[in-house]
Amino acid sequence: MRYSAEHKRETRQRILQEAARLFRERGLDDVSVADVMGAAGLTHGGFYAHFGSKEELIGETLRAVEGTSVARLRPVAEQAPPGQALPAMVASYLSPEHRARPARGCVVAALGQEAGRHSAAVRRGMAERARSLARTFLPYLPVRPDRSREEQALALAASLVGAMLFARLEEDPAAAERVLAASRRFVLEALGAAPQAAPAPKPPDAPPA
Amino acid sequence: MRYSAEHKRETRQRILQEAARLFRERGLDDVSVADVMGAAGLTHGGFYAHFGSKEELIGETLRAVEGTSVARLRPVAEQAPPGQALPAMVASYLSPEHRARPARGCVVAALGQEAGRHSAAVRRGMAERARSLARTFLPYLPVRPDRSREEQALALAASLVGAMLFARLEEDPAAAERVLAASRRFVLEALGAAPQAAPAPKPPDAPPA
DNA sequence: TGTACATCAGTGAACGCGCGTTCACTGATGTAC
DNA sequence: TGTACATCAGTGAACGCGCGTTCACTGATGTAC
Repeated sequence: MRYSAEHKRETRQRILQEAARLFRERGLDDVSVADVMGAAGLTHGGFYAHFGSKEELIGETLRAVEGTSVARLRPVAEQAPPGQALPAMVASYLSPEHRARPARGCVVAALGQEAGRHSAAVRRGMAERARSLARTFLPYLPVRPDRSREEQALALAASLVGAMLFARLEEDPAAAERVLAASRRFVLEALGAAPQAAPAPKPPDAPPA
Repeated sequence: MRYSAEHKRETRQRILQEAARLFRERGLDDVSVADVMGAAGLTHGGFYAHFGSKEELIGETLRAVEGTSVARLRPVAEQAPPGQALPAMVASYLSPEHRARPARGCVVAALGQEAGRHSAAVRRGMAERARSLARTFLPYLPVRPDRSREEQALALAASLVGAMLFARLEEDPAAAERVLAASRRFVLEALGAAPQAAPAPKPPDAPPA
């Protein structure tokens, strides 16, 4: 069955899409090459016509999901009321829907830790996805004399990833939502964009309990 | 070789300590039962005299590291200058040393995502470790009318875990330190405890660059 | 106190299994003439 | 335009390997008498 070059490209894309979904859902180690190929409607033997190894597939998968966070969050920002872009993006990332569907969500929140322990290429790919998530917030961040927007963006992205990790550890959806809500307020406060921005808080001084 | 009950308890503890170290270093799936037993100076067959399965070992390992974050962070808080407990704890958690040594560091920052995809018992165990990390900060958090300390603690802990995840994805130590520094400022700002806000207290003992 | 027996943590070979990868083969389609 | 051949994505059996787990066995020590 000889196929056109376009057919091969389409098949490769289908494999990458299924890999991206399965890896985020079950983790890098618990998804086999046969699982991915089966999900793409193929048998496992054909895998090596497209990729040199499973490790290479993982690396290519991370490249394939490039642009996902921008594609998801930019419209949210642009459709938000004036001045509400940042809260809207944070609410979108830290939403119950995102928490419930890792398979379609942020790859850093799903696989960041595992990827850090894989090959250098995979770790670098994940680092780039993390920076890319941060860059998505860049245009919407406040300009401040004491902080660069780049550093605010990195810290914000990291906080969001950690919050999603925490929320997904809670099995009770209500408990998970409390975590998400707490983090939504927390990060907006850090950015000086808290919706209910109130009078100056009391300094942190509590003695050990 | 019949041994005393105390000998068995000690052996079990040694297995758990090595498991805690290896799992954090290499991940749950890439450490075999034989690896753990070997590190404890035993052969793999004896494993089942102590644990029913590898999954049970993982669960017990999460119980065994209980109290670790309190043991590490409480002294830091108590030895900090008045009013600087929180910045000191944050600096300690988000230190280059912690970033460089996952094997001896926070289990949530090392294994949180993987654990969420394991058995219900393991996920619950990890959720408890996450809540435990949050509780460590509880006594030192500011009392505020609009936020409970519990929610501040959860959001803070989640942000710290996310920041460590991001920092560990960067291979360049300087880039990693930028991420850590950005997150240190970010979370303290969210808590209304930013070091360079107001009557300039010196930043928490900055760890060696 | 001394002796016989029971215990069981630990050993190391063996098990079945699923994995990543390889390979001989297929056959529809592209290409050369 | 028609025909012969080459290509190569995809198939499915097979490979070696490491894994979690099992098991018959060991032998130092605890226990019973």
